[in-house]
Amino acid sequence: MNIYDISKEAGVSIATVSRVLNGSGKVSSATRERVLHVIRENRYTPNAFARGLGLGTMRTVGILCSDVSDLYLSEAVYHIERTLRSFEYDSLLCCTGFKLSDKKNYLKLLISKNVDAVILLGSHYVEEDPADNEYIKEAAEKLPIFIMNGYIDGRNIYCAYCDEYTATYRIADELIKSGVREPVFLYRVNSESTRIKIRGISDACAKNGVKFGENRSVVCPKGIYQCADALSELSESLSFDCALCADDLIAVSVLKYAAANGRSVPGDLRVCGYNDSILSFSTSPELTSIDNKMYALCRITADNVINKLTGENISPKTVVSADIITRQST
Amino acid sequence: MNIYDISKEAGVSIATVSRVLNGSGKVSSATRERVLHVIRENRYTPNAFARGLGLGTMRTVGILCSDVSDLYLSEAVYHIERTLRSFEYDSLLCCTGFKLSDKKNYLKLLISKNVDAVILLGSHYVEEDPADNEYIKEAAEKLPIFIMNGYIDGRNIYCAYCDEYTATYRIADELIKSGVREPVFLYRVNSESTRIKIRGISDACAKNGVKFGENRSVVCPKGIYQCADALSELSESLSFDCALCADDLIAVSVLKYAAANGRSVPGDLRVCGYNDSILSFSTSPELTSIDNKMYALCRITADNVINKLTGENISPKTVVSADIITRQST
DNA sequence: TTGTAGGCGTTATCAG
DNA sequence: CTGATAACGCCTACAA
Repeated sequence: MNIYDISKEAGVSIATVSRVLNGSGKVSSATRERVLHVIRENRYTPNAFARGLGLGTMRTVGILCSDVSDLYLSEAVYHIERTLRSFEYDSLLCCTGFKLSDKKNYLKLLISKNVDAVILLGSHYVEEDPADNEYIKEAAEKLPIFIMNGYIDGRNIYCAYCDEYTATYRIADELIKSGVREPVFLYRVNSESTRIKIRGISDACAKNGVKFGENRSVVCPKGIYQCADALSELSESLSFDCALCADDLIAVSVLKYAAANGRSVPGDLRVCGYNDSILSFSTSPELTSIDNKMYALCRITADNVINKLTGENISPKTVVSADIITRQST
Repeated sequence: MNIYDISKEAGVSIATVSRVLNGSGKVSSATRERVLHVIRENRYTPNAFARGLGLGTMRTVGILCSDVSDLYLSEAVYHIERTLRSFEYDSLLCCTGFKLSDKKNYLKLLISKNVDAVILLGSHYVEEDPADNEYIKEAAEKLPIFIMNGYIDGRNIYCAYCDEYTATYRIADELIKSGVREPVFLYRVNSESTRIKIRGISDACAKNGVKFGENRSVVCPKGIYQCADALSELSESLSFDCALCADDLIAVSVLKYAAANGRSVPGDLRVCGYNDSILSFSTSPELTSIDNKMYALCRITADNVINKLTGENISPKTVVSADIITRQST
């Protein structure tokens, strides 16, 4: 069933059908009704490919996300998808994982699908070696690229991110002032965000004369209990009185570790999560966490996409500041 | 830059370029190399619309999901997306929310985008009134529909779901046998899954001579604390010694309520979550929960999609049984 | 207000 | 092994 069939059955030309379909041009209400009737009768829906071919767009935005099963990213996908859809844009989701080569392939794939723009969700897409970000700049020559919570400088690349440096600096500073002497930073993936957090903590320590060597930034395994076990092991060779975590889930593991090893939180061990997710107030003690304004970042990113695609001028860089949400664990 | 430009530059016809591109037909390795060279030189990528037009498919599966920010659904999206992609199928994600009219519109939208199949994620798409499911059956006339954790009988509709009735029946039965006399069931949305759980609990109560009136199935507000507050209020008019929850997040609220009201868990109040998510072992006491085999369901669903699309015969209905994961809260 | 015809970029079918 | 050429279904000048 295509536009020809409809036009035949309605006794008009395809142009007229097309006009009815798109509400463009003038069509007498009599013919409009007739055409509409035939369309409904046959439950006809236009072929999106053909339409896209002519129009050069299918109103679709590609979203690259390392892992939607991550609490933070899934919320982000949710908000961005909903916002885009309210402007009648679809979202093509790709979960890339963490390997650079995969990220590259998925980006290529999205481009070959003729998406109108690509959103990179999270700082996992900002590589440590600038040369590894070249593929993003290349892609930006073909379509606008948006990064949520990450920053890459380049033409046609638009970033909205949270000032995580200041947040981690401040929380570390506060904790040290309240007595912490042996902090550790726990993370899972060496993303740009991770590196920034380490800098923040490191600088706060340096300023306060607290030692924070490389051995105090620790990679953790994925499962809650695996992670807790790893901490038990770590504690044999390294003493710590404070765990700053790259996300709330790691902080949960720290609580498990503390419970299993008879360490009281916050008395004997301060714990700080990150992202201010539901986890941070599901535990007891509840977790001090850092709200890095994911909602705001999503909103800004989605708005930027829409504005860019409708030809408006948008700012290549928007920075939002994080909040420290103090709860029982510190 | 299109196939004509490439063919011109390589001194061959577009047919040959197309053959090189698709690895179809015979091309001498000399010409192949020449064409490939030009393609790389120009960083040419074929236009997906045009390809889709000719092929009638773009290898894309639509996913309808009420709310990806839900822990359970986001994990499901993740697994399904990854599996489909490993077979080179894209995922077009739509978050529909819970309104029937929206669900209908989104389904239509996906169909108009010529997706090859649609996956309905979660039982939110199975309405209480069968007449309200007609739109799904209609859609199934155009393309195969897959339901993850829900069941609708119909041609070209394929369902994989978990036997939640037995799981809730058993847990309720066990709890009653261990002394529970005044259970309540807490949920958020009246989905098919919710209704099944209520039946399971209700039947177990009936069998054991425990009263379980309609007032014992209670709708809860969304936020953790709002929900806990609602429970405090509820407890003034209704006494309960056990809270069976439709998901783990609600169970977390119950723990908050218990802590705030000096009720000990499990001594004074048993709590049971649902979905066996990370939340269930983030709390203390850890939550008894029901593992409804989301991973397995996703795998089955995705495999079904692939098999169906490659023309194989698949079963219209696959049932998996749930596990009760007993932890400290009961 | 309506119709005709050309173009969008592929793939696929025939000839050669 | 290679090249013309006809689909694929829609949109949109341009004509009428």
